[in-house]
Amino acid sequence: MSHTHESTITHLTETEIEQRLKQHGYRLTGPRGAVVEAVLGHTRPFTAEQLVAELADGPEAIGRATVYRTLEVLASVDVLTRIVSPDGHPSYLSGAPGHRHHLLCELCGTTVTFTACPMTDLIAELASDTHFEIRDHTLEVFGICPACQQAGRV
Amino acid sequence: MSHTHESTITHLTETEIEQRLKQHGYRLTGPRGAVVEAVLGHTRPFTAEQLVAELADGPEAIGRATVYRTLEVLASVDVLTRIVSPDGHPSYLSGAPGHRHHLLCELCGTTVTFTACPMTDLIAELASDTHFEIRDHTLEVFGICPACQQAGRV
DNA sequence: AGTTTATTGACACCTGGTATCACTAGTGCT
DNA sequence: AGCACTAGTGATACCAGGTGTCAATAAACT
Ligand SMILES: [Mn+2]
Ligand SMILES: [Mn+2]
Ligand SMILES: [Zn+2]
Ligand SMILES: [Zn+2]
Repeated sequence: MSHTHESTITHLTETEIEQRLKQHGYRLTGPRGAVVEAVLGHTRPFTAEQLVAELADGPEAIGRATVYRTLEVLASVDVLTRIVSPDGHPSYLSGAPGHRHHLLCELCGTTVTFTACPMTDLIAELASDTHFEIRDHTLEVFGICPACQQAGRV
Repeated sequence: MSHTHESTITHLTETEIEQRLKQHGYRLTGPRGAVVEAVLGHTRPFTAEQLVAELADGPEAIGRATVYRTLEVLASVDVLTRIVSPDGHPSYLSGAPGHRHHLLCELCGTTVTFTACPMTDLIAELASDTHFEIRDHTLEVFGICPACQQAGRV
């Protein structure tokens, strides 16, 4: 496998995440813990509404607003990445802090994360050509994973 | 300016667009024409709701559903590009058919379109490494244009 | 002109998300 | 342990953006 990508994700434990929240001045509450636990239960991208549904069933009955707020907090503390797909629907991916890009299977959600940003050269070139001050970029790749190809799900 | 990008956009006239619609089996209706005219009035990205508002005022009073439907049709016929920004809000850009990427000013919406896709190499590499069948990708770049920098709007 | 069929738009509906605000519960201090 | 302070919670109402329905309309074809 080349240097431009990797699928290993930093697997944070619940307590590590809660440490990190505390370090950023956030309190350690019951509902927050429940959301973190639910988030860790996902290895594939999930939507906010999915999490809302899961947690509405659970024993603690976490409210809608809390789920959305907590996702925002977790993203701001870099234990969660928010990916907006081309159709405009955002989903979340746990355990991926920092600047990353992804290759996602359109059928099963399997995700390959790549850490090396292939955009650095292009960005430098664009900046010097257009005199824009470049601040941000989006780059996500979509396709069908080997397993889904095999299964004839293609 | 290098070969990787360009700001020239194919400027289609109203009649050319309507020809194109007809070629794809769409009828040439009054409301459709009004939407096309309104779209051509924009050189910068605009939202669907903006267009709905503009056309609600106009003499023809085009309905909400029609505007959305027509945007979809125009995008499918490649006279319009739909861009989803990182916050998930879609906007439309006229006169940009085909596979393109954009550099957008976050303040004034000035857009530089680049036609050469910088992703082709990366995609080939990703495909051979991961055995994904790669189908699609998003790539948009955001920043501040020279004019906005000058104006101290930064 | 008449027939066919795509298109229209009013309307109701929906999903995903936010603002409000009285209440609850962590946290730090003593 | 008790208290004060403030962050966090969640019910509720609300909102934006967008979609489905369906009877009425108007292109297109003959
Ligand atoms: Mn990057
Ligand atoms: Mn491309
Ligand atoms: Zn798959
Ligand atoms: Zn600008």
